[in-house]
Amino acid sequence: MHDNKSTRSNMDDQETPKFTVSQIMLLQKLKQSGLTKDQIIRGLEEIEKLDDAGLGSPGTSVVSNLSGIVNGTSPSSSNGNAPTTNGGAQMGSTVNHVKESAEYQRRSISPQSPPHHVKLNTSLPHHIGQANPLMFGTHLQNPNQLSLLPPVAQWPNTSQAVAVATAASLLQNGFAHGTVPHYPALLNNRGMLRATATSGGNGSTVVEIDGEKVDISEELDELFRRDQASVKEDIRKFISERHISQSSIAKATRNAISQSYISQWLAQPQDISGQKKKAMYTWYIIEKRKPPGMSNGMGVSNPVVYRSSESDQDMMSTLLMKAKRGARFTWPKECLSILENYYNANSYPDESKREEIAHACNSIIQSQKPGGVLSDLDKVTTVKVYNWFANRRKDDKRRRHIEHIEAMDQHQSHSPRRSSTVSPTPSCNSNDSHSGGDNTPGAHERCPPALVIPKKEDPMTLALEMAAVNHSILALVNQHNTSNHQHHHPAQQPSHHTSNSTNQHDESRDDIDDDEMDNDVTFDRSHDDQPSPGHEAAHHHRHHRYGQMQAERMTAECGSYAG
Amino acid sequence: MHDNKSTRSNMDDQETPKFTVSQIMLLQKLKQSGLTKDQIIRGLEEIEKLDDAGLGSPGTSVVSNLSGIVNGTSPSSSNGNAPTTNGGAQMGSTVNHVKESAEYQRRSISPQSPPHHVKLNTSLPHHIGQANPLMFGTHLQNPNQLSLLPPVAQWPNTSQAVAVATAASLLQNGFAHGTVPHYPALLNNRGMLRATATSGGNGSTVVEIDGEKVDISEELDELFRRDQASVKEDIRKFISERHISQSSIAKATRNAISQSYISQWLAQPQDISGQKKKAMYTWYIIEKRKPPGMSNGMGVSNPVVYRSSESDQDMMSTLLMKAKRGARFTWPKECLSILENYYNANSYPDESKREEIAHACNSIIQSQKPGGVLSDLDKVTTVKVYNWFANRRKDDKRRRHIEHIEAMDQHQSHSPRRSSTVSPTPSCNSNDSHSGGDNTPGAHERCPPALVIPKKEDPMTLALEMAAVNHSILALVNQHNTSNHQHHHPAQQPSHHTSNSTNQHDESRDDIDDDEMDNDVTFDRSHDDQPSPGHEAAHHHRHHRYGQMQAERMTAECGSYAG
DNA sequence: CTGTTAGGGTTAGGGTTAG
DNA sequence: TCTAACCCTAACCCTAACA
Repeated sequence: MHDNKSTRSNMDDQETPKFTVSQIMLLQKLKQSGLTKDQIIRGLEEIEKLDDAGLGSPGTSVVSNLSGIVNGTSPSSSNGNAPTTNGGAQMGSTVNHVKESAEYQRRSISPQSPPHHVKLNTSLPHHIGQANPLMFGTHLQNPNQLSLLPPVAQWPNTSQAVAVATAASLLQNGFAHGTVPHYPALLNNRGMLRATATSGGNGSTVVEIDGEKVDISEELDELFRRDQASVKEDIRKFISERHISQSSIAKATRNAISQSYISQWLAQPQDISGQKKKAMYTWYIIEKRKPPGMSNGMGVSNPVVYRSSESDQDMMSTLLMKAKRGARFTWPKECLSILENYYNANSYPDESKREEIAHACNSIIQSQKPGGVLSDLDKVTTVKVYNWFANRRKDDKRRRHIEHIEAMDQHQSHSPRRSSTVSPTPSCNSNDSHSGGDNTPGAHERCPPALVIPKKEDPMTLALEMAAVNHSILALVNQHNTSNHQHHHPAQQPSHHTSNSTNQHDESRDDIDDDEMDNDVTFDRSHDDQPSPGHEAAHHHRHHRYGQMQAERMTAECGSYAG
Repeated sequence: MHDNKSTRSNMDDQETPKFTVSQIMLLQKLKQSGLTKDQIIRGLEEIEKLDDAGLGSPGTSVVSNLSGIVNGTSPSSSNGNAPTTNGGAQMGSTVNHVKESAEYQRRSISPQSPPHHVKLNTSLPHHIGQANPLMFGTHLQNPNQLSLLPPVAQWPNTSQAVAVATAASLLQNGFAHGTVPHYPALLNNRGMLRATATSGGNGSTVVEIDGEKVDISEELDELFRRDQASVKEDIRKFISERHISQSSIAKATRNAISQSYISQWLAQPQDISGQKKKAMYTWYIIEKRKPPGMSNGMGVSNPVVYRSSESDQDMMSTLLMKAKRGARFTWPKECLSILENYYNANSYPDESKREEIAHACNSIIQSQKPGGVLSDLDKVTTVKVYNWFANRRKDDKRRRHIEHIEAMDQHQSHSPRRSSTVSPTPSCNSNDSHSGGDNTPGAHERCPPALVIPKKEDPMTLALEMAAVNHSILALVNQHNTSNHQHHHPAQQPSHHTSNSTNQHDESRDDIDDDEMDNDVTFDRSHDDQPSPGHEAAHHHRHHRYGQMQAERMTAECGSYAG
């Protein structure tokens, strides 16, 4: 029900409806999950049944009425979107979030957000996508664009908005080369929306080849529909036959995919994020059309857009990355000491060394564990060892950094007292930032930090805060000196290209499953605003270095009030 | 392989096949994307067609042949555990964690259970594995003993009870697991009875450490005699240095002092009642006697990472102190339902989704609260939403664990399906419901029912798992089980019930992953394993780099088909 | 030019602290 | 007691540098 209706009509006529890339991916996944068509169908029926019935959104009667209503509907409860609330509101007008939305927008866009990373230039209103957004159009920045959209829908708007926005961003970023101003770029997923013009949903992907604009959406979809591995193989062959270099591809796609990534992708069985994949496929399609002879031409010349919006990608990409969920391995203490020892000796063990380490750990574990069999989860592998070292190095660096900053901050240092008994922690080495490459100290030099950190005793607050500060923050700090913008890493060297290239995708991903697409963007970190409670207790600021989210909070706290 | 075959047959018969959560989500998403059943079907056909045709992908191809459908199917399924990869299998280990189970969906907001918990014996050996000793016996088996105890006691009682209970349990079973249950229970005041709360009270206080009875009265007096603030400071340091968690202390004292209280006491300058203080001091004295190495407070707590330390004191204490959080936010009920709904649909909302949720919540709150302005404390932010989801997932997992354990424990007692117990459950789609218990089988992964689960879990594994369980859980567990405490699960009964045994933790989750499969299931952790290092030496692994490693993982997963 | 990988980013599982 | 909010860190993503 719901919306498809309209869509449906178009589609039904056709033999094969047009699917958006996202939809295709979903289908593939379903199939891969082992379901048969019949099962899937049944499942759909079930869902419909449930949807119709109830939805359940409980309590909150407040808004919940979306039930019928709006087209939206849909997602209905079951789905996830919380239905509740919003849907109805919107249409029903019940609640007016105008104000909020405005606010919302502000937030999302990036108000004050600290500029840390350069990466995203775009800050678009991301997330728009969801189905029920309470927010709808509001975020669009360019009203005019909105006008282009079919009034009809709200939702649609949403997605449409995304598309537009995306395009805009592309332009803005410079990518677009004039191409396609408004074509929404890819995605649009949620087809739901109705499709609007495109019916099938995906926005069309148009590229410019030799001056002509060509819609390659179908081909793109086709590739997405196929077995990804085989597509990859085809591409691999294509590249090989035409002697196209990876770097030229990277260049052609305007670095939507880096050469190294291409190399990895081709070599490994793994899949890549939707965004990159799309860029790759787009490139492939275009290139394939060219006469073999000229091919290779890619060099820079093609202005194609490749870089798509991020919007849809994220969805897909997102899907991909999820592999992290699941039970987590934990290093046994015994192993940690082993690791520490090795680390002290050399923080960059090579594969053989890693195997040695892994073996050592397994032996110990085994010996302690009578039962024998190490489960897969517990078994120490070289990969785990590798990860440990990598994380350890980062941690060290972070720590060093923090100290450094603290030191800076409060000049007043007082005598060093640092090293504690226990940990061997190497921190020291290069005292300064930069780490770079040199550390490989063979013999590890552990230096006692002379510099040290006063910490704690003084007004703790400062120290504390810093302590927790995370890289990003650090970046901020640094940046603060200079202008702002660019430079995230402190020391890094400036690569010229970086700038624009940098961003790119920003990221994003994140999303998790599902859902709809949404977004992209960046995440900028502006999100949250955090409230800051302040209050009595005072400041509690936490410091986190961890995820961005948390980081955000911090900034917010620190930034504003904190006090 | 595996996979649905059998299941399928059943399913077909049934009206609705059983789906894994992921599958359900995929279906929902598809629907949400606006596709109709027919369209979906068509899409599937298309895909199949394409796959069949095109496939060819050589080596790397990832299974594309799903066409065959049925069996072949899912990659995921294949991986079910496939890890194997290394031919190794030898050990026979193979653990199959098949996880997943659609069932976990239900969750309850918080059943608040009535008074039934018997908290007493709750503690489970966390961390078992290591040599760590401190686990007390936990479940009392004999009711009679319980009967001896005064119901909730006051101090004296409490401790008394504790002592008895502990002792009893120790004697009685001492949790085997190889280790010895030695930790004496801490407070065992024999004479204590009268210790009364008074200050330094002490009758002779005798505790049992490693089987020996020791009178610590003097030490206790000494502590009471000293400046309380300094004692507190010492304890604080002690705890910090040894990385002992407050909760473990609470557990050790058998809740003579709750974790929360400890937290407060340590943080605030205020003093506490004699009873609690005594319990605390007693604990301290005993613990202090132990060699630093062992104890470690109790398992679980962190593995003491040596490294971090840096200045233990500084940092640690600092960190500890700083915590001070401000006033605490509480989720309004209305919001909880919204959250639940979203959660059911997707337990891993991305930033945009979180914003949406936050926004929805704020709207509701706002609407209910005429007053207007949400204070910052009350305002729902994405961070709060994020935290809620994170906590929620954990809670779910915990809950699932418990159930699992229970199921295991009492093999038969009743069929597993019951599970739920609580939860008002928001319904959701559960298709499940029916049947059974085992619904688990999501389609694919679940292998042939017949074969049951190989699983194997040795006690250790289990133990480890258990370890993860949090204290709260323990309480729950107890409540139910009275029966035996054994937890080994090794045995699974072959009966058709497989279900229960099967999954362990399922995990499952929704993610949808990408292609890789994973998903649901699977993921199992098996991935990693793999190395096959078999021979250490030789080989040419030159350097494997991360990528390669990853590749390995993949292969492992894909294993089968890959190649 | 390509394969590798160090390192910058993140996400999310398992615990802990504190209102 | 319950649980919001954190911390810690394993495992992954991606790209710039390298070799």
